[in-house]
Amino acid sequence: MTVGRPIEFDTQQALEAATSVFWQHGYDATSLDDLLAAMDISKSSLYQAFGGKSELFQSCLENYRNTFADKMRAALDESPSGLAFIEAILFGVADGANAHMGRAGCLLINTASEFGQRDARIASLVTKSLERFEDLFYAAVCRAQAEGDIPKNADARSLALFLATNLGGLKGMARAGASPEKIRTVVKVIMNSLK
Amino acid sequence: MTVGRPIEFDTQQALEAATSVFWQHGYDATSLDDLLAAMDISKSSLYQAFGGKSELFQSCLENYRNTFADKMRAALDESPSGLAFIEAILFGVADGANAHMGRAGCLLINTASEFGQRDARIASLVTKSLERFEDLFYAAVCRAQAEGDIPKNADARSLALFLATNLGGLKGMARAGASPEKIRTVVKVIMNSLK
DNA sequence: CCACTTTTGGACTGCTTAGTCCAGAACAGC
DNA sequence: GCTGTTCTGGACTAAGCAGTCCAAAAGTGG
Repeated sequence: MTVGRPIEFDTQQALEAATSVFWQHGYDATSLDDLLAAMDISKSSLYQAFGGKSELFQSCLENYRNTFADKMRAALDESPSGLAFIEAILFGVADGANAHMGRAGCLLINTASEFGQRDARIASLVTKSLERFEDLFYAAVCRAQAEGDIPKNADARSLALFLATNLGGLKGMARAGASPEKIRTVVKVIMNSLK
Repeated sequence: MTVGRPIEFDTQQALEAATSVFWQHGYDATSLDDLLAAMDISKSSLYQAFGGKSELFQSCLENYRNTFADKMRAALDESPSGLAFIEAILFGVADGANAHMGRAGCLLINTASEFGQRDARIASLVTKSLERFEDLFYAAVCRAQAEGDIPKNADARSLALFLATNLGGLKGMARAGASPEKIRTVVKVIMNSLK
């Protein structure tokens, strides 16, 4: 049983608010004040609960990865076919390209771009997280092959890597300001190349 | 005839040094001191010759775009075939993925990722520059179609956009730490999808 | 060798930043 | 309602930042 004054904020909620800010502005361009305003907590609480700016950022990355990976895994399970799942993910980038968050690109890829190899821990976290997405694509490709939508002689690993690359490329384009229509055009080419 | 003390540094050379620093660290993470050290000039000279940090950055972007676009245009002209050119560009990412600069990704895409829509002028500069690369791919695709390496019923514009997206995706992967081998795997899939 | 123009180095300013610290507020258990 | 523990707000610190400014240096033209 805990004794003392109880916490006045929801940790998970604060984490998501922080994630959103980092997502939109990147790490360096986000000041502590920005974070505090979005999270609606005081400086002391932030340091008490999350450690500091960089620790908070790492937590955000992990939270983002877990949330996203879970969502996608669930989407794959519920999808009528492997190919439909892939298509939905890719078209999803186009649909989001005008909305608020769609423009933000992929937090993991943005981070890779911003940090490069500046911080080893961040770099390996990003690499491993991206691999998780690749694995998801791999599962989807295998399923599509079993369902007869993708030729069985194609190498599933290569295709998964290819799809992951394209997801990154599409998100980058969206962030650079490409229209949903432009993105949809590319998605069609990608889907066509899978047959 | 100019009168007064002559400039002691080469403007173009200084610009390239600055570009290199921005390229590796991004805009925010690059301090004026970093720039001064790399350019080997004094603060006054920088402000006198380039205006300031953000103006210098814009000049670097333009310089990068022009240099790169020229190089690629020349490479296309000298290439034995349109398809060979495309392949060379894409494999070039893999070859550079271990070298110093290869890891830096594409300055334009990095910038798009870092700035988003924070600065309208930068954003439009990036968008227009990326279009130039797309046009180059378009020319290459058309040539490849004329040479019989790419089916003529394919839409050249769509393919060019697709290739530009993939170039961005590959550079992003390289920056995220992917091995040259991994990148080469993806390039093979891309090239295969053009047939 | 003098007058004039332009560059250069470095001190300086004002601002923003991440992070620390402490006095007081808020609650649980007894 | 008292005690002990934990949270909270805001003042504070020290460092780093972009950008300014001026005196001295380094040339050119006559």
